Amino acid sequence: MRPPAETTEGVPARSADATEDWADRHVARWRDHWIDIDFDDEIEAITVRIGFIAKFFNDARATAVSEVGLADFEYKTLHMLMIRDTPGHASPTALAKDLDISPAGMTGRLDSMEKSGWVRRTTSAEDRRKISVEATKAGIEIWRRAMDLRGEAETRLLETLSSERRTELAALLKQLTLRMEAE
Amino acid sequence: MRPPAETTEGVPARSADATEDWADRHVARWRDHWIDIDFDDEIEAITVRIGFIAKFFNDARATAVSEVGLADFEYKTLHMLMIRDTPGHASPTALAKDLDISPAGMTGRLDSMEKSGWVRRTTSAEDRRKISVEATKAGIEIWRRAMDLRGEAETRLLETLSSERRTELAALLKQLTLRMEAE
DNA sequence: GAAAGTTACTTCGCCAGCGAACTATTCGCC
DNA sequence: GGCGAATAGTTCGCTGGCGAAGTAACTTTC
Repeated sequence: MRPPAETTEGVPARSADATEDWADRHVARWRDHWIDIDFDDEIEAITVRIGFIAKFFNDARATAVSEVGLADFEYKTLHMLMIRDTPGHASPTALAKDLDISPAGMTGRLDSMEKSGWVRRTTSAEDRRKISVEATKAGIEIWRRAMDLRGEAETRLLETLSSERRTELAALLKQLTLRMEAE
Repeated sequence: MRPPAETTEGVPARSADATEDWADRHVARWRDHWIDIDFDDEIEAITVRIGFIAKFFNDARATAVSEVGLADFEYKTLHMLMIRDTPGHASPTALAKDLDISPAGMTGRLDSMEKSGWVRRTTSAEDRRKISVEATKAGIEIWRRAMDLRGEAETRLLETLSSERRTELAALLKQLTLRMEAE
């Protein structure tokens, strides 16, 4: 859409592939306007690209999820319920924390999902304030079907990279996640 | 400059750093349960990590945005308005498409943002159905302040990588975004 | 040149999620 | 053993966004 930006000095190393992606064009467009802002071309490009790829995965998940007939919030709840270290059951509060939603929101989700039969609430006997949320058989099954579809899209994209480059990518990303976890 | 990811048989490639991140633990926990689902350890780990990093960036943006006193949807709207190829103005329909929201939602955002003074609606003279959305001076200014803060967090995380590894990462991600754009 | 179609935005009714206030239960402590 | 504090979940009023229907302006077609 745009002519390649004049790459004079101060421009970081270019990828072997000369074709520009959206991030390249974005950076080229704004390079001159961000003198006052602490701004690094490559960092901005990486950020934009990660955002795009994450959006791709999100969209793929949303499609997969609606294909099996689940609302997005239902999938997310089931997913979090399943992948936690006590798979299949949790307290509403803990689940809300994991899902980054408010307790009020959690109550709403559970009401709706209990009605649909994906999840079950059971009150604890020894502490009657406590409630345990459990995935039902139907809930687990539909979650797995969505997972399966979701995985296909991810695989299709990531298979663009050779196995070696995929390993490289995994390691680079891990360096970042480890750093995040350290904080 | 490649991470020495020695692949011993059966076991997927390990990063040079033996420390496990959340993605590693997640994959380890589920490896045996996904025999029936087409499932690759490394692909799942990459997906999870990208999701985490994107969430980190999102949270950082949300913090930056609220720090300057903007609602998230206001920032997103201003941002999209500014970074498009006609910076600072667009039609509501085009903007809605870029932002992935409905026309109805766009009307709502514009109503609210116009009231706050970040944005202005002007009706076209030659086609009176058309409206042009423009960022006001105040809107542009506050957006730039948020951008500045946002950039700091991104830089802080990505500076964990050496400049060389950052370039590697940018190139790997670009291979994926190019693939996405091709579709 | 008027009916039919298209385009551009708004209005309406609905839903998910939020923060704050509320209820119910258990814990801590003198 | 009784009372204040803490914990667990729910209710309430409100907001952003959605889909569908509505309005208004322009375009096409005969």
